[in-house]
Amino acid sequence: MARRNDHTREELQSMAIDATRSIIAREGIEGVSARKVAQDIGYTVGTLYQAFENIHDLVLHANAFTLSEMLGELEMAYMGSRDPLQRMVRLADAYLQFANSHQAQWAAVFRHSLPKGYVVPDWYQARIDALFALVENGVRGLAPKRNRQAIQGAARTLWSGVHGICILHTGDKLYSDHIASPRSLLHSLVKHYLHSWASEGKR
Amino acid sequence: MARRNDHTREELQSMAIDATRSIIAREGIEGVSARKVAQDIGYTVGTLYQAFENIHDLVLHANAFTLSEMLGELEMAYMGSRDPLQRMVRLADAYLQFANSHQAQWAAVFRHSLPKGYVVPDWYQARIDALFALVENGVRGLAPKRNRQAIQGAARTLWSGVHGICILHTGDKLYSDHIASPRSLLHSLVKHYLHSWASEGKR
DNA sequence: CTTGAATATTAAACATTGTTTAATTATGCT
DNA sequence: AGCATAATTAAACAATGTTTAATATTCAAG
Repeated sequence: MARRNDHTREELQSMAIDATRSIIAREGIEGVSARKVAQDIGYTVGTLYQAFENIHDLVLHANAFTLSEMLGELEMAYMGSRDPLQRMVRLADAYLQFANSHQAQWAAVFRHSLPKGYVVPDWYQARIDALFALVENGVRGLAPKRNRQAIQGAARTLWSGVHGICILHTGDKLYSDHIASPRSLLHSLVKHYLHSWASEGKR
Repeated sequence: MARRNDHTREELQSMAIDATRSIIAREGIEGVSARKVAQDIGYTVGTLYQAFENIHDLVLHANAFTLSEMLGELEMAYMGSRDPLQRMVRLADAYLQFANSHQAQWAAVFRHSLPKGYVVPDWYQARIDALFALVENGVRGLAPKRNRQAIQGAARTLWSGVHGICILHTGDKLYSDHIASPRSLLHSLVKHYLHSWASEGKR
């Protein structure tokens, strides 16, 4: 085998993912192109296509990295409090915080659309599952007695809402900064939803 | 002026928008291309670029059409009930219903991203405003006494949540059909959030 | 009714995309 | 040392958005 710069296939992948992440941070996901990434790591497109199936594969790897980063911060936030409700508020805050401080990366994760027929790989889906599991655990802490189905439902409902607020905010489609900060919207959602949902279980 | 087929500039625009909508419905927004649209209406790209600034302008027009359609159905749903809470539930249902029955069009509206620096035109923003106004009115019906700021906040919070559920659902990222239907998630969100929010105002 | 100016329309070009191909170059093994 | 293997590249392909110069058509003036 002929390696020009003593770069393992794994090293190459890692370099490419790093370069992709840089481009995303700098120019957004629209700025990513195979040639640009290749040039940034000192190779040619052909080499890139030896390390990745296609451009979606590459972007998916970059996005998985972002998801892992985010998951880390969410876990920190989760651990930071023992009070169940406070924990959820912190979790939501951390989500918004991450979306805010990594706007381009975060947008890349949720705006990148796969061509139809392209199945999300397991190693990627696993990250999303871990995220939802965290939320589920948090919700369970609020109502330990309720069955799994109810908890999963509430977790998905709540987190879809949190996600929606962050999406509309980072996309500037919420444009309500003069009315209320996105953070206060988040708090409103989490507190009111969980308050009513948890009390329903106790009647 | 030389017209080949007696088509006004306005007619041309209308034809192009129709063609774009068809392509979106058939192949999704990724399937839209200037040449394809031009061919569908029997003209060349050059002519298309005489009628529209660029491809984003064209897509924006197609999406505005979708928004108007949706607004129409939401207004129908809104009128369909006098009970304030029931009205909000119907509104949310109609939103999900529309997203479901016009998946490609709906996705096109919310997945289409403008190049940075591109300002959303007024006639487009007006549609989104009208949508939010409808929700705001609905929320106001639930707590007429509360000030404008509180109502706007609740409306944005709630609708961001509704939107989040619809996004994750149509993007198949919710994958909880076996746990709970997206409709039940919606109901859970609307009822619990509004229940707690409205009661807060009465204490 | 003809001629000229204005403009709608097209064909062709450009740069940039993702992806594939054949050719080249470097490596490790026999 | 030389051969097989595999990494790397250069070049090509088709398709994208957009612009250009050329062509064709219409309208208005003479």
